[in-house]
Amino acid sequence: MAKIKNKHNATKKEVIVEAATRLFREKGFKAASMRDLAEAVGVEAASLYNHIQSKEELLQEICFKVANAFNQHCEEVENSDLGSIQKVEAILRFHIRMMLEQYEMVIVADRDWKHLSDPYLSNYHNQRRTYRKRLAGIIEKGIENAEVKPVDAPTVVLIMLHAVNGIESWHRSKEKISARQLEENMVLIMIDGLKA
Amino acid sequence: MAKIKNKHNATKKEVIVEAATRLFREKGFKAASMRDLAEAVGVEAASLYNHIQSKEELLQEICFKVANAFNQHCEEVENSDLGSIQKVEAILRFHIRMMLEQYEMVIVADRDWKHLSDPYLSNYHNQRRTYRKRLAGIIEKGIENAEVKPVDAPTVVLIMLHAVNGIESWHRSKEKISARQLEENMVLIMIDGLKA
DNA sequence: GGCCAACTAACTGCCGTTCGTTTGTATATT
DNA sequence: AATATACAAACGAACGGCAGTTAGTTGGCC
Repeated sequence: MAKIKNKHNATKKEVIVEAATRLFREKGFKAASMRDLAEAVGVEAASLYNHIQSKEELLQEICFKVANAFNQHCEEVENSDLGSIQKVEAILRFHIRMMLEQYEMVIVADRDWKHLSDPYLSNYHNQRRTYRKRLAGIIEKGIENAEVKPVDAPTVVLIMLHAVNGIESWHRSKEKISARQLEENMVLIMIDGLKA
Repeated sequence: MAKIKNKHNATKKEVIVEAATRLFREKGFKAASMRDLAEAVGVEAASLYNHIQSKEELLQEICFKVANAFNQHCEEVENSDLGSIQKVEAILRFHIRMMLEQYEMVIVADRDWKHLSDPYLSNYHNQRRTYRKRLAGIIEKGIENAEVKPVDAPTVVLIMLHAVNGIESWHRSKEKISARQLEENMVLIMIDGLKA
């Protein structure tokens, strides 16, 4: 009954999910076929179904892995005793690091979650809405105690969450600055603005 | 030979492209079918081909309409005698307004351009790269004459171009602030930062 | 009568998935 | 040590369905 693992200590299902993550990121969920995926894994398409239930299950795994990571971190930050702007910075930095280290699954979740079907679709959709509200709440608190400029909090959330998606292009660029430099630049720009 | 126009002074092909833009934005290019599109236009799928050549042609029209708009505006700004930070702000505001007024085609172009095939694919890809380099150039000029903070210019470009994509969520949100307020908030945050 | 644009019908091809079977291997039995 | 058993995991073939697209035809308008 023990799960069969390969050399890297990973279930075959985990191997499939990893390959699917790469493939979905590259082609998009709809455009990636199970035969593509099978080839990437080194197996016939039919064999995949010994380990997974459906194509959508793969998308579910990816989406909720990402959602859980962000929710868990957000909760930690909320329960900390950091100042408002420090909380915002902490969350921003977490998003940046996720995009640096796990960007394929973050992008797939962000771009393709709409291809989930209920009840997963509405579940994910709710989590997304809730997360943004929590983040907006932190920012509004910061505005109240004058740590943050008086701006529209939901707009800040939009900007922050989408700005980090730009890191996808960084991964593909030739002349990369270091990950560390990228993070510091992004935080500086978002928190302190562009103007000298 | 004169093009047949309908009541709104639009070619039937233009009507189809508009419906396709809405449909592609909603479902994604791959997931949207020609039969879906036909239904939206009020016609059978086969009838579409009296006006268009292929599904991909629709995507081409959308992508290059967007690309041309941004390239043209960028050129105007470059040739103006504005200061560096004003140039950046002008381009940022143009992106915001495009996302406010034409967001469906902007999003489709940005999300689905990878489904183009050569030579359109590499053409679009090149235009995209060139545009970002031009924008980075403006920012670097601004850093040289101390109008802009000494930050990594390509990173600024990434942030700016992706941040405006957040406006897609604004369109769907219930309690919207006005478009005018949104624009001013976004510009303020990007140019002056979050910190009070 | 000519022509544009709609229709119905159908084709090819790929999609996700299922089926029944074979293969390989780890364990139990002799 | 050799053989039999059991079971996970691979396979090839095929399914129904929907995709984009084509062909041939019909109807209506100048």
